Amino acid sequence: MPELPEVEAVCRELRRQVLGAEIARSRVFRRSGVRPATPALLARRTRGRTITAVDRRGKNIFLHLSGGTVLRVHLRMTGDLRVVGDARLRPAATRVSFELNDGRSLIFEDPRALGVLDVLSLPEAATMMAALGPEPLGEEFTAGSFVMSAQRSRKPAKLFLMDQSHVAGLGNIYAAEALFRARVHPARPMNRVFRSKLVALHAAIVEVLREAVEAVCEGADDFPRQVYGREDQPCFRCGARIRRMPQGGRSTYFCPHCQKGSA
DNA sequence: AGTCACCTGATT
DNA sequence: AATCAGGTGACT
Repeated sequence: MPELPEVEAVCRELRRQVLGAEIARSRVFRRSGVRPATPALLARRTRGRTITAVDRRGKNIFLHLSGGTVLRVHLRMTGDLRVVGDARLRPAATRVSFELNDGRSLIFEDPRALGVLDVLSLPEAATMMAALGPEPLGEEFTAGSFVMSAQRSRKPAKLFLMDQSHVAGLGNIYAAEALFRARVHPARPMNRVFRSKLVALHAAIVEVLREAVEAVCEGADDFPRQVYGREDQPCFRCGARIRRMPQGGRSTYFCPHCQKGSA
């Protein structure tokens, strides 16, 4: 489920729940995507450590542990990271669990098993963060910097937005929604989008993510979408049929009337 | 720059 | 049975 807003909601909940808690024991139920690769090594690097901070960068969750290590989790498509009151309440799709010293458990759940959990040193965490583009809801993400990076890329607009090195945190849904709001065609090469459109797109990204973070963190289950998942339904703005087209092996939804100029 | 592989479950 | 899924890295 998670793009930036959903990951942000997970982080806020974790901050409420696990700051200051100590990891007493870890258990690995599915090893793929987990590092260190052996349960014994994972245990060695986490046991007895306290969770001192919860950070989000793009769609990555960083749990800072005492002693200078970082537990990093990427939920990918179907992951979730949450606390259960008791180890016996662990869901069937649990991949890794961390029992806390107060009896609760921190659960990394992921039925599709595409998610990633690893233990990093501080320098490794820093390297990983440095590879990501600016936080769209942070100060560094200015219209100017966005326009500059956009003009250096010939990528189709939607693929550009989903490339985490340009902006961190957009996925298939919010990329499509931002493009619709700014009326940019998803296939338009990024360096051929007019500057005024790029400025509008920058604003649309910030706006759609702000709204979604607020909605998702309030517990609203689904954020109202204008295009995503609405193939063949009428555009809310002009009434034209929303279309779906493949891009980079996945579905892009857009309004062919509002978002013109594919080439 | 485009396609595929990683996995499993829900839906048609 | 086939297709689709809100992600990403590793291939050609």
